[in-house]
Amino acid sequence: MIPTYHQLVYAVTRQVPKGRVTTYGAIADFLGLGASRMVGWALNNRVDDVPAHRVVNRKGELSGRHKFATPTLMAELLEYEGVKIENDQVVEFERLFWSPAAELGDDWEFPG
DNA sequence: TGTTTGACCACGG
DNA sequence: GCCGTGGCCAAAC
Repeated sequence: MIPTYHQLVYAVTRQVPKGRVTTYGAIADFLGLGASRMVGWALNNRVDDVPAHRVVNRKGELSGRHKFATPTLMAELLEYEGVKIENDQVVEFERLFWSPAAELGDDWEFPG
């Protein structure tokens, strides 16, 4: 079957290691979609298996925190994984940034 | 079936 | 360096 946009986003998001973060744009670019907005939209359908809290915007801000059970849950989950959050923003975001294109490679494909 | 809406990003002023 | 605007594409209405 042809994976939908959500499934691609979910699959990539699941690859994000604990304690690391990535951006909507990075995922969109990796998938060759060009529409980073869709990544956020897809994660809006928050699925339990997907660590959506590891996805932030290009500034490292927790722009999607309000879509969690509580607005602070996203920060709490990240801090629990060792990612410090300050003022709704990932501390040392550039250092913790995880690039799917660099880590998975261009030949990565949707599993299943 | 056409319009509106997004957890965004890049660019120009 | 901040603010406004356009563009991107798929789902919901």
